[in-house]
Amino acid sequence: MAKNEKEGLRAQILRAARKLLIKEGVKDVSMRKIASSIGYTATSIYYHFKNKDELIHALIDEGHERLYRTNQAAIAALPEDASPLDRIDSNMRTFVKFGLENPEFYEIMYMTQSEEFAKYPKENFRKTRRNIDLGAQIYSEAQKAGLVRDREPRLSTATIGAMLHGYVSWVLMHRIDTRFDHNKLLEDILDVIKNGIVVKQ
Amino acid sequence: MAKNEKEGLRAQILRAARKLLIKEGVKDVSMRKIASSIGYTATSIYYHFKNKDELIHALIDEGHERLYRTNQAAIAALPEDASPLDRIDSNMRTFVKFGLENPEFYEIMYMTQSEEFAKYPKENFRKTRRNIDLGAQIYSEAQKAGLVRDREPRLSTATIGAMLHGYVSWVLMHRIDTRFDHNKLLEDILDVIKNGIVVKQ
Amino acid sequence: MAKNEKEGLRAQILRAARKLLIKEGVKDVSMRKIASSIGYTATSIYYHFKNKDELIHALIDEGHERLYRTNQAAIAALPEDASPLDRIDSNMRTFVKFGLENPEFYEIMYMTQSEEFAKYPKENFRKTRRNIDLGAQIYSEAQKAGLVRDREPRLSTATIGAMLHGYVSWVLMHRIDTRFDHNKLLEDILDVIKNGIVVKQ
Amino acid sequence: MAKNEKEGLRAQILRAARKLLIKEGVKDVSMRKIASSIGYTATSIYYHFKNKDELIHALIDEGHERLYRTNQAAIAALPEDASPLDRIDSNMRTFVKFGLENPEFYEIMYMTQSEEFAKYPKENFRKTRRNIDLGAQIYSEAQKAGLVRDREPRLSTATIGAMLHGYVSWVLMHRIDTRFDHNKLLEDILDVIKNGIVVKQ
DNA sequence: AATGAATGAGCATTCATTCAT
DNA sequence: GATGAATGAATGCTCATTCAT
Repeated sequence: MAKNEKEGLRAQILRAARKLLIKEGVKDVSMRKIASSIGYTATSIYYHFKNKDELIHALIDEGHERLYRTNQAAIAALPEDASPLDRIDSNMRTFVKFGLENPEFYEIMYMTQSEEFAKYPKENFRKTRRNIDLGAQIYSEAQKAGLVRDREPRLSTATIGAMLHGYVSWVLMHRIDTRFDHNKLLEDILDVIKNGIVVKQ
Repeated sequence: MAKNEKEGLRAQILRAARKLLIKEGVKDVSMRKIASSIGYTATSIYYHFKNKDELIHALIDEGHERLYRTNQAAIAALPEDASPLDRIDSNMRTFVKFGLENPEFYEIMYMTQSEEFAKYPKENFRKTRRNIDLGAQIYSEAQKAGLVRDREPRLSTATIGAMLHGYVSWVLMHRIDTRFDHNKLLEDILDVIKNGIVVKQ
Repeated sequence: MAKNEKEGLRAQILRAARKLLIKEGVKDVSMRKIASSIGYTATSIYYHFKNKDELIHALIDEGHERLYRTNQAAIAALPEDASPLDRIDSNMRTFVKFGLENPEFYEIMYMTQSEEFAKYPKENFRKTRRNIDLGAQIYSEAQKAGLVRDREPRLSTATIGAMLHGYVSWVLMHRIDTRFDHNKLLEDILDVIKNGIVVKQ
Repeated sequence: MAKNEKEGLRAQILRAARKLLIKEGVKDVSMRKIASSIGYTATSIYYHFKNKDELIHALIDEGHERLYRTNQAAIAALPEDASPLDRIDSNMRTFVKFGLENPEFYEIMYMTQSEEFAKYPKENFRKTRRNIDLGAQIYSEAQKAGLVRDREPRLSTATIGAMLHGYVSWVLMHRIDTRFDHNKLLEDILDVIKNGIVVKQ
């Protein structure tokens, strides 16, 4: 790939890293590969990022940022009269869609050992939490409307998140039994979740 | 560790690999480390396994075998009068427990990119399926008893499996927000699943 | 460290280099480290020094200058009636003290391979020689007073310098056997030297 | 250089490392340079030595071993009626000669920061001490014969060693003023030392 | 007077694997 | 059945230096 004159090198590096992240795991993305894929030396990366960790973290941050915006946009796009349950549905589907369409982000955001992240200040996790908070807020509203069972909103969001993550990660890892249609499975999962949280009459 | 005279080297290698798998990820387990931890040369592993992939696959197979036996034992241990729902509950908890207690197996069974797996004949996945089949059978019985909603048993098992996997993998990766108690979250998940699958009265 | 507005950058660089030289060896002091420790870019050093060699040489020069002044001051501080032997003693102790208290200067002045120095004109060694000359002058006076044996003053100074250097360099490199007290060893050395140069009665 | 078929690779590596040590400092000798100078890959070295430190240490050990043997041989070569003072003289000259003729050994034995060595068990320093002990023993005999002043033999050996080291290291670093003849300086040093330790009549 | 951007060479180390024995 | 010896490729990272601005 030739050098892109218009784009700053920092942005190019991030883009290249993302692209490589799809094909190879975090472990297999190397500074050299990233650099050479955009026609630069590995050393140049170190001018823009302190080290590999920082580069990956910049990507994680970007991922959470994008997911947040995507979530917001999806909810804003709902019709005025959408019920809180619709919003929950939208939020769930957005999360799944985001994961499947941005595997490179999803992997580093949710499928990577966080031990290495421990070194980073908690402040870095703010963006991560914003997404949980958004989910909790939506759940909270559905709760107030008497539509879903009375549970701690944040915990409930974590529960739903974990469940969806199981699906997304297995799809991304091609670990779903070939006999199952991915979409059918997803609908089944969403169905179970919704049935599991709504107030039974 | 000294050489174990009684145990075949093949078995020793698998044991050592497993032990290392707990501490380090799949990527970080090397032939050298495995071999030297049991007092042998890396080369000697190649006498027993074609390459690293084959070694890992032998472990995956063993993992599925163990999970299957554990599942069976758990169900057998249930009281005579246990309801089909109890069996479903037992099956779910056994899966989670197995994952948390055998992270080394769980990681390679369910948390590893399957690109390399592609090379292996589908026949290798037989053991994987046996566990799904067991779940499907149990679900099927609950269905016949009119206790759970009418859904394709195998798909339903996949759904439940994916949901539980989301929890297990996040716990293993320390990705659960520190504000949540792991057990509380698990109970919430099991609760949602059960509520989601049972027949509404 | 914030930029010091009052001090010229050249001086700041030298100060920073010195400071780093204490902790790390010559080899481990890098342009980047020097520059970043005073809040500048590595590149900016090149405006003030042709290259790393020149920077180190400027420091060496400064070191010799300082040692010379310290020597002069020490002798000037001696009482009027001090004997030539007292001056020799003062000169020796000053040299040792200077080395132990200014390891960063001492290392580059006396403990560094001079291959790189070869490129520099002999003229650069003038300051080095001034210190030898001072020693020779003092020895000469003691000789005229019939206190020390008749030897070429400059050679004698070199002899004494080499001997003291052995001690200083070993102390700085932590190469003195832990069973020996540094001061006891120094006094023993000074004692042998003095006994070795004085005229026997 | 072609591969030497007769010699074990381990020995070849040590020889090559030594050779490079002369031209470049410890810091500048790299595994790559060593390996490629004998026609092997850097990796091969790691088969024979755990890491660079261990390689350097093997060399240090060898150096001390050689110095010890050289010292013994030199003393054994003295005539039957040699006086203890002759033995001291032999010991001193042997040390200096060894240093000048084996700069690669001398550098790592006596001219290198010992911080990195700290990690190594004290047992590794046995060979270092053997040489000090030999010197102390010789001094002790001279003392019993009433030829040298009454001082702690080991401390005295350290004193003499430090003094000679000053000379050797400066010669090796080309730090001796070009106006001095190296041999003349050495004789002057030996003269001062001998005059400084003998019993004055 | 100083920076931003980039490079090429280098380093110690680790890895999976091979081959002859 | 297992080892000794060796390799080629790769990794994250640091360094002195250059050049245009």
